Amino acid sequence: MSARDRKSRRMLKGAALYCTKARLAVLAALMEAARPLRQDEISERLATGAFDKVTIYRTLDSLVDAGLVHRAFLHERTWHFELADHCTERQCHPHFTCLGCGRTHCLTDASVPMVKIAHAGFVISRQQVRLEGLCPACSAQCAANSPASASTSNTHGDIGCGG
Amino acid sequence: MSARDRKSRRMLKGAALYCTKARLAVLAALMEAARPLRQDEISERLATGAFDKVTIYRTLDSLVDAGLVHRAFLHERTWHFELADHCTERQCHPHFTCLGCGRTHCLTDASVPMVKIAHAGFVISRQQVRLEGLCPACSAQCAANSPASASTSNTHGDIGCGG
DNA sequence: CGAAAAGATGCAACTTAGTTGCAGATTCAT
DNA sequence: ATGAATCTGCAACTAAGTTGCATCTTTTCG
Repeated sequence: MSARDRKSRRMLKGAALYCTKARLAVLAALMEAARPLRQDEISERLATGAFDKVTIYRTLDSLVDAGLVHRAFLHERTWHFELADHCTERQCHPHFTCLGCGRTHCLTDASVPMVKIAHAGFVISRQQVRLEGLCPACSAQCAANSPASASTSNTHGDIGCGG
Repeated sequence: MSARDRKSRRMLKGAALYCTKARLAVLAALMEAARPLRQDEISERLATGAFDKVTIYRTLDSLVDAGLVHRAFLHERTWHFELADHCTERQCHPHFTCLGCGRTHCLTDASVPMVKIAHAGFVISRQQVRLEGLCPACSAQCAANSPASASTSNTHGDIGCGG
């Protein structure tokens, strides 16, 4: 049993969840990835056909309920899941999505002050920040190809410079 | 023709888009709502059966492409759209979703400093912030009902205190 | 250990957000 | 008014996510 596996078991135990193959596998996949994954991405990282789609959704639900996993909120329509690591009680790290290559980076080291709300009575329990732009690789390429056209609106990861 | 209608026409003209009934109706609905709406919410605000679902999606696409409308990023799986008002080039206002009543509020007056990224090379073009918690009404109710249980994790708008 | 209870899984069928292709209807420039 | 460009509606489709139910695992406790 790997150290990672032991850690997963401890996490599940602590959350009073059964240690099942599906949960261990999903946690392992998320630990490995270190970025938010969709259900289908998780699925394809596990042995082919190892678990039913429904099982993965339900597994993720239980992990989210237990607070071990978060739903990251990205620009895509589908849910993305990631370990609830590097998160304080009140906020996760920001996520950066590159409009060039479509990849998402977890900015675990960037810190954002909590928003202050002028209106009294609002109780903020969590804050999430999402960023869009170009990652180092794509911005370098963009600069090289076309000196003056980077930030076109683009939601699906293909932008007009050197894809 | 209302002032709102004239404004819509000006917006569409400026974006080199045809002034069609669908676009005017969708813009009117978004202006009226002053919060992010889903396609089906927009649809039900227009005369019943006035426009096909497909038309509304395509209308929204064209408005987003033109930069007149933004996709807000909320906690739900579906897209939400709102006028690109009160937005700077680099960021929209934060959105607050109440875990009690599920309603989303636009915090048009809250300002958030742009995140600073330690790694060189990242070019941030937009930043979006999402907040969760309890709105004034729900937090008051919560405080009254149960003095010590507010911020349970809850993604779907029903929380354990005085729904 | 072994059995019962609690909980997880797989399957099939379903719901719903969002998309595509195409024919017919609008809008705009002239 | 007319033609070219652009929208719109319809029907059919894709894919994410859900539900019910029967079966199988995990845990607990004797």
